[in-house]
Amino acid sequence: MFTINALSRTPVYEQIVDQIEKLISAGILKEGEQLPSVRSLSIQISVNPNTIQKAYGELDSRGITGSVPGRGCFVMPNARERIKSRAKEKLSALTALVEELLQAGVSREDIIKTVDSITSKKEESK
Amino acid sequence: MFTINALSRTPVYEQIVDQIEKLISAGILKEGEQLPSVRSLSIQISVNPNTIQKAYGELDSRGITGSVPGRGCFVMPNARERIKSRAKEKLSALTALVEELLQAGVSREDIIKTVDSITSKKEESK
DNA sequence: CTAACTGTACTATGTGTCTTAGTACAGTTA
DNA sequence: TAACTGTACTAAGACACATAGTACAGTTAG
Repeated sequence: MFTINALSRTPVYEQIVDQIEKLISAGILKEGEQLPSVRSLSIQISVNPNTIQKAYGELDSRGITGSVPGRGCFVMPNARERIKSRAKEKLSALTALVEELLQAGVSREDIIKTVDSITSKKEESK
Repeated sequence: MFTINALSRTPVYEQIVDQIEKLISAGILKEGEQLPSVRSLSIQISVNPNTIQKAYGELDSRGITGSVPGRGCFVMPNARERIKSRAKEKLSALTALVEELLQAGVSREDIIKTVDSITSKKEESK
């Protein structure tokens, strides 16, 4: 269920945060549902419990999940909406990347062609 | 001429590499031209000479520049083409980012609109 | 030739982040 | 009561990044 790349430059706890957000966005983890416990998940993916705790803490602070001592960590009711609005802010990253490609001499055609091919691909699976 | 963000997660030497590549792509640093010396640039942007050396070494290994002991570091004749082909490989990063946004629930319209607005803006300054 | 420059190669040190390890405490629940 | 839950610590190690200082060899202008 989780894939951790220990060699990546992005920290493990951040990889966990990203993947949980994706699971929620995809509807695999439903709102209100309980996440694996800190300890069980740490064993499952061979990572220290502290690292999981850090990931859950980050999700909590984003309002994606809510942790209750003694009970567990649960997906918040409006989690998907929060993730979506966070992602919308990431459109600036898209802007930066496209500008970088343009400045490096990549043609508009190549860029637009790439974006179109993905967005249309996703259209089919609708 | 150089702007270093010491707080960024991307290493200083990498920021230098990026900015030099941009200067070359933009035609400000021309092919065959000599870059500032390791020591002078280190003073100019208040960074350790070793950090500059690491940046120049990276550029050398990419074939963007060529360093000659005793003479200096020079922009290679085919530098712009090398940068462009490297950037083309980065189209996969664009793919990944767009897919991430889609999965997070951002609409195709928002994505395409963002890309179009940038590419058309650059069209004007042609 | 000399002096001042060039890149390069080291060692040593400090720092910050990430991760692991271990322990402990309080709340929840079957 | 026992086994679970999240949480909060301290301590230690690993690693990349950056700084500091020194040294060497090649180049070049005077």
